[in-house]
Amino acid sequence: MSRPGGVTSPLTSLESNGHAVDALVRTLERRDVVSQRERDALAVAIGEIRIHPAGNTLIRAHRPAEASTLLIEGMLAREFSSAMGRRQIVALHIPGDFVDLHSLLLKKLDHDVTALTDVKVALFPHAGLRHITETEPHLARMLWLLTVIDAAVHREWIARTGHSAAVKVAHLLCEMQMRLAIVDLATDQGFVFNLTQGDLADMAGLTAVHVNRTLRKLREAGLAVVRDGLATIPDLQKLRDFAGFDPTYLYAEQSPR
Amino acid sequence: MSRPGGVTSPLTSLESNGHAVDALVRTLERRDVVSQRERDALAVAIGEIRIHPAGNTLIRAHRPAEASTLLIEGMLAREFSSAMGRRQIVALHIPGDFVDLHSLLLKKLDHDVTALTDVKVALFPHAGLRHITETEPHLARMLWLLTVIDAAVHREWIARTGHSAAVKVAHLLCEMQMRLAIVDLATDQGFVFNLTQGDLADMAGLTAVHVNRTLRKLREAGLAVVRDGLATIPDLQKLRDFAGFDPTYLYAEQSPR
DNA sequence: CGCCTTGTTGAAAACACTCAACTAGAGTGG
DNA sequence: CCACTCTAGTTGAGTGTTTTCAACAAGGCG
Repeated sequence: MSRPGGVTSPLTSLESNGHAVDALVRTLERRDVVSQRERDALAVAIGEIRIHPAGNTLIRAHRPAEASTLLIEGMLAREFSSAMGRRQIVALHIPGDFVDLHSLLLKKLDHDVTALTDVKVALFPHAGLRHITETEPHLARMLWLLTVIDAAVHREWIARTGHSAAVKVAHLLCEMQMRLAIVDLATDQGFVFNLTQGDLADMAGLTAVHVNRTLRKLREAGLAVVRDGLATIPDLQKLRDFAGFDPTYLYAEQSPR
Repeated sequence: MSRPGGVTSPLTSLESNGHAVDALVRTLERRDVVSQRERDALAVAIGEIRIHPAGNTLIRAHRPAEASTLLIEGMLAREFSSAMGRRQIVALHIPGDFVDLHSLLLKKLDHDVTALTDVKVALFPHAGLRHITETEPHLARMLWLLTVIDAAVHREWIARTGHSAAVKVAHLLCEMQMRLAIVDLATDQGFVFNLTQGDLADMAGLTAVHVNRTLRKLREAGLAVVRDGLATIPDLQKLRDFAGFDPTYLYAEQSPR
């Protein structure tokens, strides 16, 4: 199944930790003002940095969790591996996402977290995060906000359920483009896309075969081209119109920079 | 569309407010210890009590929100009314649920909140809730926890997507039974169920016609009987097995009482 | 080179939807 | 009291979408 566990970085200096929270800070700044003091508080709270290969399961459901995971590089998924049969991906995460911040409150997760590509993550021990919630009320509110935006994305995934396969896939591409753009990993023309059609299928609730056919349709309609680890979008507005995509739910209101 | 707005209760004594938070306290107590002081803090934070008839839209998307809504009686739904066509319900709420606690952080919602039955709600002005987050750290953490459990329920709804209509509906019934049982509104044998098959369809992402056929199948299989405002469950474990229902995600670990 | 994963395509089957008709009950107004 | 209307539920038949099963091509990697 999953390959042996990740590699722990030998360096954990404050400087390298500061770099590690860059994407997170970028994510936060699109929603609120982040002070230098808060930035430092986050950097200090990092326990260790880890690297995992694609396919690795970082966190297993029902096990006690003692740290929360910030994704620095790569993509990972939260998924239910239903006893018999197909996996269902319930969330996709990109750099800057606090993948399992909710484990701070829930103690253990109800789902697995697996790497869809090679990933680099920072672990935040719960003790340090709890200290932040007690001493940095504004930062604590921002962390709460992150879990609430997470839920907003969940709701959008539920709403996607009701639409046709083409709209589902198109909407997913729109969401990825928008979220990646927030952390400077996408332009209006596209983004690096290293997931398999099988991954896409497990996110959209379709079969890999049907995702393949659907991508062809989107390509032929000039809406999006997903090929060779790259998603190319000829006309973003056209794709958004087709998908009925409204980025409001990501609550990224502040202009970047 | 929706009938004119709700009725404001003339009485807003601390005593009646204390009664209003009963279901919420019951919900919290299944997850943590609630002190009398915290109970009072909640009761004091109530702005007003309102009653709305079924079909009423309590909160509209994209409007500034200045209070959060606690559901006391009845059921309401959070839904996306997609521009053209069918509505998609993304969350169902029962007494004791803090319906839009997340609006405290998001300022405005991305979805509507509508009454599926006649409902009674308590409004918590954001100013009071913010005061709680600053002065009652433990209670603040419990409120955060509520939004995080909300997200866990969202994830389960996403996971349901991948299954057949019969499993979807059965799973939804299991979830309702479990959540209602937490606030003493259900037994292992069933619960009061005043929603229409159309409501059920919009929750499960099916058509009303297909829900009808699916309910017949569940009835004929001896799994559940939904009729005349009542959901009857001959064998809860059998239904849960069929639906693949695992109540872990509701994080209701403390025994009641 | 063989093996594995990923992507691709075809044909048939399963599933859910649409359209349509009809029943039953609640509420309304004459 | 009865017609009328509305909503909710029920069922049938035909249609459309998605899945399943199957086969094969292309590329990476041992």
